[in-house]
Amino acid sequence: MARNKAFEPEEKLKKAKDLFWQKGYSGTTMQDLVDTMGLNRGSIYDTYGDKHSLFLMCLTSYADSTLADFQQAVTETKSPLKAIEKIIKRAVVRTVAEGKTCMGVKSTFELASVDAEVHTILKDNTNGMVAVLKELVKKAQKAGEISAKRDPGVVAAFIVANFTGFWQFYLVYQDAALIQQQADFLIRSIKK
Amino acid sequence: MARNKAFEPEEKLKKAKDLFWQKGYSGTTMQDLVDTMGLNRGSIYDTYGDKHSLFLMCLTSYADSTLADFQQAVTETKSPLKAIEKIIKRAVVRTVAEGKTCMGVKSTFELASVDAEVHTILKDNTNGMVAVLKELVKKAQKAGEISAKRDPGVVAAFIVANFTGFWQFYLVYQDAALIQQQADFLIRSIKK
DNA sequence: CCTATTCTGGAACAAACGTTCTGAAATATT
DNA sequence: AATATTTCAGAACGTTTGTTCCAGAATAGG
Repeated sequence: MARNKAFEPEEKLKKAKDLFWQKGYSGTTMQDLVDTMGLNRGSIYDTYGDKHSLFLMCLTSYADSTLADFQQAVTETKSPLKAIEKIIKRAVVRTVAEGKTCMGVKSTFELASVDAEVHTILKDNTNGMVAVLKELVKKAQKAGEISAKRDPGVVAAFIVANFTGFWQFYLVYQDAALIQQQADFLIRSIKK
Repeated sequence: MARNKAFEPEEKLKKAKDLFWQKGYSGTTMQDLVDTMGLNRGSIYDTYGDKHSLFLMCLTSYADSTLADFQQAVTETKSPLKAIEKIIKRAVVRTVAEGKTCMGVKSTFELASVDAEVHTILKDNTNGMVAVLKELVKKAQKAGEISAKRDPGVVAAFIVANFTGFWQFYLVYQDAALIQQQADFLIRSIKK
């Protein structure tokens, strides 16, 4: 009947995601997307809708992959405390290795208070990360690896909140060693 | 010789600051500023220069006042640990009471990686906040209020970094009690 | 009073923005 | 071969952006 799509929508979406990730939502123009995705204007609108819905797709994709990363750390590691430490370690690596600041955090500060759809995606994502860590904390407490005096939910939220601090400080100081010190301090804090 | 300025430049700057604070740099338009400052276009350009330099003035003003707030907490309180707790408490109040997210943090995520002047202001400001806390931690350690095993600089940075987590979580959950729990956990963490 | 300066509202500008449309080339299916 | 659909390059759209400019009203000092 008709010609097939000549491009991989998911592959192009990844390029769009990287661009939004780097430049933010309002910092990214439609022309940037046309250039970076290597796609025609019309093809973008036909395939993904307008700029805003394209961004939502990118943010959702990002959120899903980071959450999957969390969950993978759980299945990879037997000791719940080690799994927590692995998640923290990965946050450090992501902070200092990738040149870009966590897209979720950036989007939170740029859009969460003015864009309801973005807010929902970010809230769900944060819920997911906290839930994974909460389960790990509970298990670590049962295993005697973490003091049972702490509320698992508070500990979990505390860890996730600290990642945001990592990114802010790395943006300001660009000092990998500093982030590592913060992470060490964080791990020490949750054990007691 | 000539007519005097009919407005208070500082008072109008405060209005501009509040607007940038709420909507971010690129989210604020020149028309918004004209409307909110209650000033003529030309008067704004004559008095403050273009949008970017006006923003720098606002950000500097904000940074100075927050740092002064930190220093005031020091002079108000005798016990260094109590001063630290007061600073943390104020961060919680500012997070949940004011409807707006810390302008410094917002600007960090929006601009720090692409605007060298903004980056400098924010770095100086962060340096200042960390320095105040570092001195307090040192004194608290001498007074036996905080374990002497910790590096004062790391503890100070850890505290400031956690404030960013407060703001992120409040943006996502709008839950004052949650922020209070995080703050309590933070205070507990630095004592040991 | 006169003159210089600053205020005001609003027009004007070029550039950039997101979005839509056109028209031709390409390609799968019938 | 014919047809339907997609891709593409690019023109075109109406807004909105930051910025400049202008004419007139207002007010300080000489």
